[in-house]
Amino acid sequence: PTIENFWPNILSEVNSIGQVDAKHQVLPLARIKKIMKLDENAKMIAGEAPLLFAKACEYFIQELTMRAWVHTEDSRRRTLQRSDIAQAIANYDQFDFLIDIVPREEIKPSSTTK
Amino acid sequence: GEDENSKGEPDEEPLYVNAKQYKRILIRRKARAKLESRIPKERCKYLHESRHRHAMNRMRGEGGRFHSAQEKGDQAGLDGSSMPLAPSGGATLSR
Amino acid sequence: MSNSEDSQQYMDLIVKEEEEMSGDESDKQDGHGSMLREQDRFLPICNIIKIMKVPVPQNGKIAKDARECIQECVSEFISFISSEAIERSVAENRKTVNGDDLLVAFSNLGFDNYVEPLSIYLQKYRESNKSDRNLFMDSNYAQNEDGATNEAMK
DNA sequence: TTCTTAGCCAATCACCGTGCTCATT
DNA sequence: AATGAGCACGGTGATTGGCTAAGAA
Repeated sequence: PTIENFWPNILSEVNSIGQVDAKHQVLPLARIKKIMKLDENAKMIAGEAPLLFAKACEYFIQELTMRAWVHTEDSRRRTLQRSDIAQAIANYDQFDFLIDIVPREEIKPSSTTK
Repeated sequence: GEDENSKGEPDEEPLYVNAKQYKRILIRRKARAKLESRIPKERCKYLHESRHRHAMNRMRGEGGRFHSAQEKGDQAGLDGSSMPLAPSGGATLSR
Repeated sequence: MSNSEDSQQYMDLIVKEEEEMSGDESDKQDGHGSMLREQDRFLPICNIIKIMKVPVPQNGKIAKDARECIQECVSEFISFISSEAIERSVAENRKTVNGDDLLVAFSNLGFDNYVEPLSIYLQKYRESNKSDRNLFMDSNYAQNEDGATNEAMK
């Protein structure tokens, strides 16, 4: 389970799915829709949109957590903490949109920002 | 390399972000600012008062864990019917 | 004669207004607009933890700060992509944001890794729904494999 | 070393999903 | 015809704290 194998594994995973079970999702679709509706420009939302987000959020949580755990191990800890997530966000430009949610100042350990 | 500004104040260095996300980040900043007044400043201890009370009133084992329903009233002392739980002696915790 | 018994009615109504407040003290309403609760802004923390445990080794721990951090990041993730997708749907004069708007948004915002798996997932979801509908509607006509409808019907 | 803290249990009840009506395209 | 918002309802899993080992410091 490494980062370079993450998306290839996701791909083979979706390919092995037979029928999509919209019923029992890991994340509640109604809550995802509610978060989407917080946008003032949101008017109508197709039923497939929360379902797509449910899957996308799973991928997102797994990748962010995986990239954060790398820094947990680098610090020789067994507990993933917030500073690890801040590091992971700072080191991957796809996570730049979180710059206001987890600011750069939260990176504790000694490491020069690059 | 590092570029030190001529002023002795490191106020804000240029922060470079993903070019594909830059515009949307600014739009989201404005959207979040509009909702800021409706968002509580800090997280509360628990979400629901009823669930908090439920957890407080629940039967707990020796290690603080929740335990299966034994009896709700904590007043024991009815007739001595044996309960098949809690065999005396032995270790208290196990993984 | 004026009476003074009405006030009791109001008392009952006020007492009946039993509202559960999660916080302990003083936040009820601020300014204009109702206060947003955590249940409205975030996904359930329990579900977040379940997904976080997948890439973390079995004996690994997750701090409370980290859980809530991911919880906030996921909400921003949804809002961030949604914002782009909604703008695309408005630009094409549609009132409804659909799955294709999301896929375009993922692509435009640099989440290229998501596009292919989500496209496959969306496709499988759509054909699952169609097959369900066909079975329930009427099992008189045979169904085509590729999902194309029979055009020879008159 | 000292001391903070995350995992561990499972019962209630808030909320999610469903099925309906009505509106829009 | 197809599809989503908005409601009410019923079923159910997310929520929840005390103790203590695990581990951050």
